[in-house]
Amino acid sequence: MKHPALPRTFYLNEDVVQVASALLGKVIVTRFAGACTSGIITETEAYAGEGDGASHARGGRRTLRNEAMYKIGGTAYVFLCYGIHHLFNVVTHQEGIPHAVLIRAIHPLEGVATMRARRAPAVPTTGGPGTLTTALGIRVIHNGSDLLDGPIRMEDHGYHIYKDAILTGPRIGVGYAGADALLPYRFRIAPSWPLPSIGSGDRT
DNA sequence: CAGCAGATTGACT
DNA sequence: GTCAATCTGCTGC
Repeated sequence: MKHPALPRTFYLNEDVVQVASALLGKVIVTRFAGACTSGIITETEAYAGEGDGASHARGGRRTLRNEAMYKIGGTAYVFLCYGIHHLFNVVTHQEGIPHAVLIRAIHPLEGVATMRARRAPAVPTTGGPGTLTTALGIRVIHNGSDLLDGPIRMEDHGYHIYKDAILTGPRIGVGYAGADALLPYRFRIAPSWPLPSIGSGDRT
């Protein structure tokens, strides 16, 4: 491949909040049955393990559903939300520590036509975490897969987002988490940041 | 075992 | 703004 996959060390960082902001500008690529789709990560949220009231692993909860969160950094955690939407997370930290970063939005790069065919919105700039997985073809069967050498890859295409262009704020939809719902664990690229125009495909 | 809430979305009043 | 869709896991009877 033309672009390098993010190395294991990137995911082993013990500060999941730092990883969440570092993922902005990185590229997620999926290849299923010949179809390839990719996009620049533009919004993320950090879920800081057992002590985080908003995490599925709060209080050390460990079930069949969130088992992947306890795997080694660099593993995919895909779960069904509200019984309908597949949400994609990047597991971080070492095995046994359930830290993860939710990918909330991407900016389409490659395979826009495929994304539309998968029933993505007219403009696949993905409105939220549930629609981006549909556009990329990510489903729960990808839960637990390896992000370094699996159907879902995370790459560095050299996009560097200036710190001033990274907006921080509280996470979405986690009001049940009490005080933890106010933590500044959500990161997104400022709307004014110049991203490649959709459809300008950058690779073969 | 029944009921309900949840890291959401899109259609409808 | 309100509400249905629909699966997992927790709580309470």
